[in-house]
Amino acid sequence: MSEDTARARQELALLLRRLNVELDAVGQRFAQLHGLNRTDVRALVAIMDAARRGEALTAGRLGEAVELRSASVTALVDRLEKVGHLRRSRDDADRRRVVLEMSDSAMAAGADHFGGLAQDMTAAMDAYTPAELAVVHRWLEDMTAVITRHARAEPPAAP
Amino acid sequence: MSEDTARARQELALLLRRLNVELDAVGQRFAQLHGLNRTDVRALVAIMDAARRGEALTAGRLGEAVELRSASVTALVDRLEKVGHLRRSRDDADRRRVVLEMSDSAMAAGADHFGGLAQDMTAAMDAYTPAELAVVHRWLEDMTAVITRHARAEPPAAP
DNA sequence: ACGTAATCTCTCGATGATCGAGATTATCGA
DNA sequence: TCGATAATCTCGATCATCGAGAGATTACGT
Repeated sequence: MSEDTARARQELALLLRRLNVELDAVGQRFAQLHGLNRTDVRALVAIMDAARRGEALTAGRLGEAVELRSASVTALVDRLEKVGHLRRSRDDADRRRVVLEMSDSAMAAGADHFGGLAQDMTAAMDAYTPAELAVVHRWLEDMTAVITRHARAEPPAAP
Repeated sequence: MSEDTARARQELALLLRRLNVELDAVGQRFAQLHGLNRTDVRALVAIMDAARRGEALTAGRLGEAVELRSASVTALVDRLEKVGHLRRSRDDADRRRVVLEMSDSAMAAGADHFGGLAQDMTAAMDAYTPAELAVVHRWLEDMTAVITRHARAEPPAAP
C-alpha cells in the first residue's frame, strides 16, 4: 500500500472520531437545554431506539443498555419520571417487570432536536448520487463491524 | 425525492448513530480495563489529540475540551496524575499555567487499544478503491459540518 | 515603575450520581 | 404449596462534579 493510501485511510479514521466527538456534543447540548445529565440522555436515546424497533424497554434492559447497576437505574428512572419524560408501568404479561414509556413531551423534544439534525443531514446528502450513498452505506457497515468487535472483546488480533 | 431515496438517507443517519454508540463502547472498554471513568478517558483522548497536533494542553483548555469546571479539572488531573497517566508541569512562558503531558505508559496503552482499532479499520478499507474512499471522505466532512453546527448552537435552520 | 485588572489554577464545602448488599415482590416448576 | 429464580427497589457509603472564592502570575494603563 502506498504512503498516500495509508494516509488517506488513517485520515478517514480520524474524521470518524472527530464526527463522534461532535455527535456527543449534540447530545450534550440537548442535555443542557433540558436540564439533564449525560446518562439521562443516553437512557432516553436507548428508550427511543427501542421504541423505534417496537419494543418497550424494561428497567433491567435499560440498565444493560447504559451500563448501570439496578440501584442506579432506579435513581435514573426516578429522575426522568419526576420531570415527566418517562412513565413506569408494570408489564401485564410478567408482573415482575417494569416497562418504561417515554412521554409525548419528551418524544417531541427528542424529535425536535435530533430530528432536526437528521433532516439537515438528509438535506446535505442531496449532493450525492445513490451510488455514492451506497458506497458510504457499505463503508459504515464495515467500520461498525470492526468497531463492534473491538467494543465487545479485546480483538483476537495477535495470533 | 423518492421514498426509497429518503429511506436510504435516513438509514445512513441511523447507521452513523449506531457506529457512534459502538465507538463509545470501545472507549468504555478501555476505561474498564484501566480502572478509569468515562470522563478520564475523554480527557486522555483530548490530551492525545492535542499531542498529535503538537500542542501541550493546559488544565484550562482540557476543561473546555471535556466541558468541566476548573474545580473538576483539578480533581480529574489529580486522579490521572495519581495513577501515573499524566504529569503536571508549570509552563515556563506563563507560570500561571499548568501544562499536562501524558506519561509514556499511558501513551503506550492508548496506542495499543485505539491503535489496534485504527489498524483493523485501515485493513478493512482494502475493499475500497481510492475513488470510493474519497467519496466517503467527502461525506464524512459534510456530515461533520452539519453536526458541528447543531452542536454549537440551535441551528438557524428555520428562516 | 507602579497599581489595578485580568487570567489561571487550586481549595473547600455541598450536592448528587453511582454502587454493593440486601430486602421485596412476582413468577415458575416440582 | 413451597422453594428457586428473576426483576426491581431501599439503604448507606463513595466519589465525581460544581459554585464560590483564594492565591499566584501576567498584562495593561498611566
